[in-house]
Amino acid sequence: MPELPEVETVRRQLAPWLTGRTIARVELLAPPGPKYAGLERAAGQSIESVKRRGKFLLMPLSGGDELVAHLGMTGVLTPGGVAAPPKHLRVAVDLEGATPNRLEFNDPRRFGRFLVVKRGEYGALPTLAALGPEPLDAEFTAEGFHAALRRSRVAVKTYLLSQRPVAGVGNIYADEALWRVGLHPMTPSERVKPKQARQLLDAIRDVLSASIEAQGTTLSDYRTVYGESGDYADRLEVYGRAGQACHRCGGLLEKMVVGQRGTTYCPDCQRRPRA
DNA sequence: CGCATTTCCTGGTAGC
DNA sequence: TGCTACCAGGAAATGC
Repeated sequence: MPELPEVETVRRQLAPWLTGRTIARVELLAPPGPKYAGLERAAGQSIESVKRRGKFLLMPLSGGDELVAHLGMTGVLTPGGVAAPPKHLRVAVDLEGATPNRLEFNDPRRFGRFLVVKRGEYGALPTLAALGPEPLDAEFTAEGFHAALRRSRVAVKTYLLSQRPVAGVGNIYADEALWRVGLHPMTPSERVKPKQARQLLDAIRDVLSASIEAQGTTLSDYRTVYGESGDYADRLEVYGRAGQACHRCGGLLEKMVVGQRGTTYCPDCQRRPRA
């Protein structure tokens, strides 16, 4: 499922194609709703850049608006016209000028979003409005991360998934990072020590960076703009490996539910802190 | 405001 | 083969 590395991979591929292009029209094929708001305003505006914040793709438009895309669980952005329209085509953006001149948003489960807002006005996107710092931003310090983690009593994994202490970490990379530093997913966020926060931020950075290099993790739906799979799935240490051996201690990895989300961890390497 | 719970949605799969 | 039941989960909505 698309998390920061997958979205960054898509951004890097979209940017050279879409930057400077003018939108001729936008076609909404999904049932209208807040997930696809404002699309009629995009026509006539040009795309100034293709940015990313956490798992959100942000495309400032020349007329003062902003195109915001979130891939959700199953969203895929590809050039249209090169193949038959995908089965679950939700939005198509026609561009002026040379081919490829059509961006298609395919999203079987419709958990994704593709909408136009006034630039920087994220009232309809509360998670984006309250998004934590970019984990790969050098100005984001371990001290700042620790201070953020101290603001909540919920399980540290749940708090990471909220996108508030740090942007872009989803279910896969949360499990991977917590395993790397030996933190139990149910550890209350406020109880994470300064040293552990530093180690956790380092682990998040290492895992995300390595996955970006591999063009992300493809388990089922995720593909790059050009249809490639991401290669990081082969390097996952815990996600999807419940019942298999921990690569550090040799014990069996277990699956549990934390904050309504499937969570794989090593009961030996990730000890639950005593209450 | 914080936090827990429910909702959205379809493809894949287990079980019969 | 064909049916039902259930699972996966990011973010928003809802309910304290």
